[in-house]
Amino acid sequence: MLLAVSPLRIDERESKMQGFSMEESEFVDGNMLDAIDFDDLFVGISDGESLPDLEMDHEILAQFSGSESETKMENEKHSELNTAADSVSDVVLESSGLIPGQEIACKTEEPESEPVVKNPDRSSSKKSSAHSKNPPPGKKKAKVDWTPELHRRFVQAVEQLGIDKAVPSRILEIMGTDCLTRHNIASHLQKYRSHRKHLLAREAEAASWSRRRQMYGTAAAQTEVNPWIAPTMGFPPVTPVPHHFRPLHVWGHPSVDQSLMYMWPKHVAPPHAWPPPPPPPPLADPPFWHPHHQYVPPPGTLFFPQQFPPTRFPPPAAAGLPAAQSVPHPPSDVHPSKESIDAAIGDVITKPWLPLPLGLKPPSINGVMVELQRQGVSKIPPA
DNA sequence: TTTCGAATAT
DNA sequence: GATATTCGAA
Repeated sequence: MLLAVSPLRIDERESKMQGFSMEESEFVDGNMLDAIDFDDLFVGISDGESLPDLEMDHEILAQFSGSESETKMENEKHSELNTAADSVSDVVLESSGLIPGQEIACKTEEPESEPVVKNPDRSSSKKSSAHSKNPPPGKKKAKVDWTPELHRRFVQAVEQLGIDKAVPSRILEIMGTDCLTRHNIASHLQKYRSHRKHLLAREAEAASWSRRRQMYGTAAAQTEVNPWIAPTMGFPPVTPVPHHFRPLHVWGHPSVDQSLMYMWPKHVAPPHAWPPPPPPPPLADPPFWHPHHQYVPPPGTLFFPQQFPPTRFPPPAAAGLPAAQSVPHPPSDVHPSKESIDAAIGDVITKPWLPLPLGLKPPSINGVMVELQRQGVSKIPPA
């Protein structure tokens, strides 16, 4: 069982008010540090089995700690203990090996503020009997940090059950983690479904685009109409896979071939060069729901957009010029503003970018653009 | 009584 | 925006 905690914050007032409760972080007080083998706690259980009777949930630990050593807390210890706790957290953060069946780290955040209990009687009496992992009365539960690994396990469980039969209790069962409650799962599941719904809608929209593009693209090819409007490659076939069976395209989804899931993040400025370079890795740990969280393009992959703004890139043939010279491009020192690029590209950046299979000759616009790139034309004109 | 899930709060 | 909590329904 792995458990990480946030740095200590001791609320003296609350400690006095609640004789039996402890701050969640107090389990790192000196006695607990002595009593707990953190090598076992934080390195994990390699055989994949958690100790059935050892509730390592932070709340349990807090209660346990509270009963043992609450009054022994010494203020001068806190600073160094904080340091100890921080370093322990770092160890947990670093240990993200993905061993199937292995218990996973649970990062929790300390509640931000004093809780406001609207109905103390209700919360204390009902919840204390309902679940063993209660926060002390009047204490807000620590937020669960859904780490990528946690989320991966969650998605795995959902897939295993099927999206329709995935309910919090079963998911929790399959995930086999002690640091989550059914409520945690339910909350996450709610968000998961919400995002899934949203993404399915987007996929449907993309499929619609694909169908339209196939229609018009075919017509264009037959009649030699402007090939700039609709590149005919790059879309996956519209597969008849039933939606209820399709996984959510989110970070960490085990069933998604991530090599096929390149997305251009909406908030990242579109590329100046062609082909577009992969976006820089996110600085902070982004939410796994976000597309760029899964953007891991292999080196050398060529990209082209699903659609292209024809008005910004007039067909060279229309001007009777060789393709490589007909597309205007700014002097090399021109760097269009983000706003102008956004205006020029429009929602193109919100569409999936797909890898161009090696050895496949790019059609029309892509061939031109690749050729442009080969000839050193690397910038697009400002809007 | 328990669980679920949508709505709402933090 | 992410997560917790509430609350009505099954």
